This record gives sequence, C-alpha cells and structure tokens, in this order.
Amino acid sequence: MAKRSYNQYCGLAVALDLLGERWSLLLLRNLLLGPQRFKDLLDGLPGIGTGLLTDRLKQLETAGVITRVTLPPPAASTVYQLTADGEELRPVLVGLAHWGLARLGEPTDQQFISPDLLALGLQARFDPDAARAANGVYALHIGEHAYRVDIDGGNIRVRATTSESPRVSIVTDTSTLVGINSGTLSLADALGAGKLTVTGEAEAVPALASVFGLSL
Amino acid sequence: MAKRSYNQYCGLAVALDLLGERWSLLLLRNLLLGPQRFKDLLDGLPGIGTGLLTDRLKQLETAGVITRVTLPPPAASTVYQLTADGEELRPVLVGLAHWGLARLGEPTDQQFISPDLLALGLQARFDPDAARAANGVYALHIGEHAYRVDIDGGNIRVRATTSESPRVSIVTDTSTLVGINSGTLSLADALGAGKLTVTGEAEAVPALASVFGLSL
DNA sequence: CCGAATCCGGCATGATACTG
DNA sequence: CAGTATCATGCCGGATTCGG
Repeated sequence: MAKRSYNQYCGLAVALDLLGERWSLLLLRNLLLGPQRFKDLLDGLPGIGTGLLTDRLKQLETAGVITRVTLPPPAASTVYQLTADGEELRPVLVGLAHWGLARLGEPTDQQFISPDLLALGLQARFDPDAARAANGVYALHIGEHAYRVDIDGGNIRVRATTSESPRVSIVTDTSTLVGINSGTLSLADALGAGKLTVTGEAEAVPALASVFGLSL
Repeated sequence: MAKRSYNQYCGLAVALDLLGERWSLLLLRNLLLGPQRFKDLLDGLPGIGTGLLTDRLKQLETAGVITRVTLPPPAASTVYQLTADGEELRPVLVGLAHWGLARLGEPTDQQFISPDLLALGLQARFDPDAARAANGVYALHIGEHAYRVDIDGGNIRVRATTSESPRVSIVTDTSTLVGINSGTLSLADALGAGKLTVTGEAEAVPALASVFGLSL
C-alpha cells in the first residue's frame, strides 16, 4: 500500500510526509530526553494506545529517524532512541515548542504534566542570544528525576541522565517549576522559600536565569 | 464540540494542537510568500479540497495565526495573510523544510512543482552562518513569477513581490532551478548556458552562492 | 510485565457536486 | 471566485487479547 503523501517537490512536504502524522512529533520530543522503552513512551503520551504507538515507531524507524536497540543482558530490554538524523530535529522541535510556550498559561487539571515535560519545557524557554555567557553542563533534579543540561554556543540539550561535575546543580519539584514556568512564582521567591536550591558556581546563576528568560 | 487536543502542559503539544493537523503547516508555508486568495491556496495545495481548506483557514484564523482581509475596491477580493504570530513561525517552517531538503532527490513525475515551491525551497537552503556577508535585498524571477529575497543578519525572508533597487537580480526558469536544487546542474553550467542570468552587484554573487550552499 | 495484533465505533479526510 | 453540502473511505482511539 502506497503511504499517503503530499507528493510535492518541497522539503517541508517531505518532512511532513515522514513526521507530520498525529503523535509523531510528540514521540520524538520524548526521545529528545534519551532512549525510552515502549512503556515509557506509552506513559508519556496519554491517549496514544499501543497499536498506534507501534505503528509510529515503525514508521519513524523506516524513516531513519529512530532506532530500535536491544540492550545487552542483564538489562535485556529494548529501547528506542534517536538516530543522528533524528537528533538534528532537536532545534526544530525546540523552536516549535518555544512558539507554543507563549500560548501556554497555567496548567488546567485536564492537562498531563510530568517532570519530563517540565525539563523539556525548560529547553524550549532557552534563548540562544543570551546563551554565550552560560556555556557548560548543569544538573537539574525535579523530584526523583535527574536531568543533564548542556549549553554550548547557541545550542541546548536536555537529557534524562545524571551529570558529572556540573557547574551548577539545581534541585526543585514539579509544582515549583510549574509556578516558575507559568509566571505565578518568581525565581527569587522560590529560592527564598527553599523550594528551589542551587549549589555550585553561584556566579553562573544570573546568566543561567537570563538564558531561560527569568529574572532573579 | 471540544476540539481534539493532546492535553499536555507543553509548548510543543499546544503548538501541534493548533498547527499539527494535516495541511495546516503547508498552508502556512504558502502564506510565507505573502497574502493569498482562496483559489491560490487551493491551486498550491493539490489534493486538499475546498471543504478542508475552509476548515483549516477558520482554525488558523481562530488560533490567531492568519487573518482574513477584504481588499478595498476595485480589487474587492478577500485574501488570507499571516499575522505577526504567524510570521514568527517562518524560522520554524524553514528549519523543518531544511531538514526535509536532505531527503529530497530529483523530482518524480508524481510530484507537484511550482515557482512558488522553488522560491520557498531556496529559502530553506539558506545557511545562517554564511549569511553575514550577503545582507541585502535581492530580486528573483522564475519564469513570469517575481520574488523578493531579504537577507538580514541570520534571517531570510522570501516573498512573492517585486523588489525595488535590489543588489542583485536573478532571472531563471523552473527547470533550471530544479536542476540546481537537485544537484544535477551546477550553478556555473547554468550561468554558462545562459539559463540563469545575474545583473547588479556582481561582487555579491559568490557570497550569495555560499549562502545557499552552491559552488560557483 | 513488555510488545504487539485485532476488532470496532466515530471522526477526519478527500473528492465531487452545487450555490451565492 | 469563494465557498457550502454531501458522501465514501480510511485513520484514529479504546478495549481486549495474545505471544514472549
């Protein structure tokens, strides 16, 4: 069966032929954090259903955007991860997420929230123009979840890993980060109330804040 | 009727709630060139059908991404154009198109091609890092169609308008540009064969070529 | 428990015909 | 030219079931 295609001699049309179907881009978004198991993706994409997830994974694998990797024993589980071509989509996804952030208010009780989404949200807040002064590796802990933030030139990469010897280590929780993201809680208040703690190179903090559009 | 939504507290999910349905991003792509009539969009998006086009236009208007404008007499036609919020999507669309360009070979006879798509394709080839030396306004003529290319810092804007006093004026046709885009025809050969002519500041040409990833 | 196949109701899509 | 109305088709979402 010939897959449905826009059939246009255009880069965008080709990209959307591969990635434009429902759930595909959100699936890739979750993989930006690093390799994920089927169950991880299922939990991170409420509503997708197992059949559709299977389909999308196959499509994206065929498109060369993700790979299926079987981890060696004793882990012996299979994970999905971005290929180099898939990783190139990071700035595009971040750009689109950045655009969407402006239309995201306070969360409604219908909306799904997770530490992963908040970590990715931080990635989308990133301002390349303010980034030069903040190059380095940072650790972020949201509840029990650990993330590693790499800032290098005008680029950012947030992944779900621990970081060795980060310049700054940030510890906070979901609700605090939601407040900061939606503007109902200032960074200063969060620091003052001990809801967000910072350890490491204190002098890097102002630059970090401005990189994420936050005032101290 | 509650519209179908991903219901996630995430900028990308919100963006895709608004723009992620079939045809929406391609429709915006066509509006990047400037205001378009219903018929223009219908012709530029083969396969969409009038009902779906109407739906998409309404959705995007509700989302605040486009506006419906009734031109004053004697033109007295209605056109659709991007709002400022919609215009902000240009770099995102260009980024995605750039990613897709790598997967675009020579055109098949199934694929729709038009001067508009080729002008947009040129926009997607743009390399911001090489752009500093090529700031300015350029005129591009593909057959009977005139485009204006604005390069400013790391940004490019291609629109379907004539340009006054461009630095360089380029005249070519569809098949020549297809050849150059797909790599089967070198810029030098096209120039030599008179299939592509350049007038204006000749010294700006090498910079221009490198901005679009072409060798002279 | 993970990953995937199947069935099915409902909605989105796409083509055509039709109207102001 | 700018849409509306209609209808066949196929995709999506949910539940269930099955193999490893």
